[in-house]
Amino acid sequence: MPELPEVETVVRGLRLSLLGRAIVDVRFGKTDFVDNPGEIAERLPGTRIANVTRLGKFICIGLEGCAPSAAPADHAWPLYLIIHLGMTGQLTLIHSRESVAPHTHGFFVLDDGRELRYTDIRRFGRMLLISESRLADFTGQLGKEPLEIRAEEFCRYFQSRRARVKALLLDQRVLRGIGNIYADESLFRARLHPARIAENLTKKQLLALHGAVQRVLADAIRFRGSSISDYVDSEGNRGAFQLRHRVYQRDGKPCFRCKTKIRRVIVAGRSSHFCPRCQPAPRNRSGSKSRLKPQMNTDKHR
DNA sequence: AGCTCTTCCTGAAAGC
DNA sequence: TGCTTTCAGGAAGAGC
Repeated sequence: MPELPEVETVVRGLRLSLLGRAIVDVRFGKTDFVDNPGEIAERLPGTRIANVTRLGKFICIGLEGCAPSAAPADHAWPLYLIIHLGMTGQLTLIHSRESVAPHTHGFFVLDDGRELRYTDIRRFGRMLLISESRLADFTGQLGKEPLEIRAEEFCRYFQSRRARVKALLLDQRVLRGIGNIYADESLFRARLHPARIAENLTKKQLLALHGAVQRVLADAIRFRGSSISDYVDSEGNRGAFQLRHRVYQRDGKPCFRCKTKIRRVIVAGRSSHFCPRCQPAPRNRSGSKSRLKPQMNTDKHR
């Protein structure tokens, strides 16, 4: 599932080959994942791709009008095509003559014989076109970039929240771009149990978490992301970071650090993988281990 | 404020 | 073997 490192890899690939290209046609299959398909199909042909950036897990394609003479100063350029890959979304750049993969629902035909195709088996993704004036609003809904937030601010915020640390890491209004894989991998590296309450963590632990988040994300970008199900980059290549996961989907396997079996429990409604020894469970006020729903999936059974 | 449950969707894998 | 059920998960919304 595409999280920050996967989206960053896709964005870098698109930036290399998409800048300056003009869009000549747009076609859609199913559109239930698109906010404004009519507007997109109408306004994109004749625009040029000016930039490709990432906002958390969103891909942001900046578009400008092509016509050099017609410069209506008051008009709404640039426009931004915003794309979220959801669980199974893929954005690939391919020649128009290539066969169409199943579940491909968006076609952006370019002026060089290629097209940008959006494929999404489960259609949990999202696509929308917004104007320059609404971009700040859109960005404002999102939290800080995890790779940019300073340790001080990170600690200050987490110390003010009573939620479980895993829930906060996943909350896109807090930090934008972290998903289940990198939340679990960061918590393992910081040696923190996912159900710990943020405000109960020490400064030292929060600093460790901040560092772990940034290291894990940077490493994952270096390895071009994790391909655990459908993720591929803009050229259709898989990432390699899944080979370096320490806990994610390793339940029942030995911890790399202490050999204890990795466990999986539900925290914040998400399956959470951790080492019970390296990441000790929080205790509630009666002193007993807080109970977390065990997930049946460990070992061989189910 | 923060938690859980539900919804969206499909394919893989478990279960019978 | 083959059909049916369950499950995964990002995000949003409901309800507690």
